[in-house]
Amino acid sequence: MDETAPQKGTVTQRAIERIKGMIAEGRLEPGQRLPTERDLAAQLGMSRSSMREAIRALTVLGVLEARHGSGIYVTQLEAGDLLETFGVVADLSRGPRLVELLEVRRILESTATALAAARITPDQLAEVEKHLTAMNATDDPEEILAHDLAFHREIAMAAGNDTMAAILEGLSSRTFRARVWRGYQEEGAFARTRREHAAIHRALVAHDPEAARAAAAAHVGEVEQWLRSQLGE
Amino acid sequence: MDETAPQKGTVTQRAIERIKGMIAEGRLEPGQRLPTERDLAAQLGMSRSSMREAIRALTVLGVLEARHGSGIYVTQLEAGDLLETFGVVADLSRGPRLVELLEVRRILESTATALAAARITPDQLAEVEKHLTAMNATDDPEEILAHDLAFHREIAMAAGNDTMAAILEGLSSRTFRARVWRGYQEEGAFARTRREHAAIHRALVAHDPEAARAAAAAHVGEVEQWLRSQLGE
DNA sequence: CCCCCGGGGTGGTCGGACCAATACCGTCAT
DNA sequence: ATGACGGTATTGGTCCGACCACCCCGGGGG
Repeated sequence: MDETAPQKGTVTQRAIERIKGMIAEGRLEPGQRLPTERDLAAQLGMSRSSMREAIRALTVLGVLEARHGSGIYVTQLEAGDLLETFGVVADLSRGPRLVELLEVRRILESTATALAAARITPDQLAEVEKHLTAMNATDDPEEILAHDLAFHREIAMAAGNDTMAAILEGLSSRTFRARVWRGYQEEGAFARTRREHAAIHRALVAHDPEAARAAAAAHVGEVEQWLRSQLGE
Repeated sequence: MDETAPQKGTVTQRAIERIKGMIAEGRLEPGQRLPTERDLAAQLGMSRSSMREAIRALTVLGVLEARHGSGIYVTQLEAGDLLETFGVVADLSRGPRLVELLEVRRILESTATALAAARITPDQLAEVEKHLTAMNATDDPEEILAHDLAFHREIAMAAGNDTMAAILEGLSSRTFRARVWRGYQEEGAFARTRREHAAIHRALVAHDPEAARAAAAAHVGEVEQWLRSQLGE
């Protein structure tokens, strides 16, 4: 008699798929407000508890955004919103998978840097230089790390591909970098890092994509090789 | 008096961070079973409802796995587990972001194919050929798409980087490909696709990384350019 | 010794209640 | 007429208790 119930999986899982489907079909636009939790639960014939779990899951995925006292909204569905969870991957990966992640980062970062060399504007270049000099002007590891991240972020932005920039952002999450670098920079890698950053900067100034690609690949590759050797022990 | 409560964010959000932290610190190993929902809620001083939302969120992220009647377990935390959510990004992206996703895929896929050309084993090559011939032997779009996906998946596997393979898997999610290809292959792109696949295969057989990279980049680039032109209208 | 089945434990769902933050709207002073 | 103020309805956040569905394990019967 009933026609709508394939009954696959849990009720909450179904709710997640339904909401995702509504967004994919365009029935829910980015930024749009959803019905209240109570109404949504009633519409899909489930309890508010189950619906809340579905909403929470989609919130963590960066698809929805819940504003206390106001309502539930679809995010702008931009690269940054959806790829924020990528940082979780980096944070929870260990051992050989860290090397794999760095390999992916090397591939993307080198290409992004090459693209940036071709497209970067004077304003963007100034921003990059700001973080480069700030990074070289201090000895506080915390501050260095912050400017290091910003340095690469600005470059990724200049490449003109927000999705790629968001992925790289996740691959360079704060805890991830801090974890890897803790041991790395104990081996006096500071000077080498500065040289590599300077090389990347030179290539950007010269608008030389191939030089930029090589410099970025070497930069990430250094860390990658060091980590690889650490695993061998 | 109280020392542990920074009170940041919602209770559920705190629970998510706590559990993530326990895994990151190694206090929870992959595959290990967690305390029951009721116990966890009691330990962190919150209601079972809030704890359930946290668990559900981590389940969707591929960090935890709930087995009805048995318990909650940490997943193996392998690339496939954690990057499954990447498919959501592909499914919900539209317009210019689709082009960006294809650009990322082109970069990764070309590199993966180049690596595969250098490393692929006879067994893996046979598997690739199986899907290649099967893809050319039918006219059913559904079947073609399935073998197309498997063709690229086998190649990504042969590249030896599970993380990269998992990302590419997400970027080629079924609904994503189906959506893009719907219009694309109406323009008689079947023959061209077959030629491109054949070129990739030849490069793999010859163990020629550079040829493989070029062939894969051209293959994805074709679709990318078509999609770019579609957006212009 | 093996098979079956029953009970206890566990996740899944439900309904209701209350709290906290927000938004809306009518009131009042300017 | 207009803007600041405050109260109230709305809405997400949390908690509680109950029951169901499923899995696992162990005891009893073959």
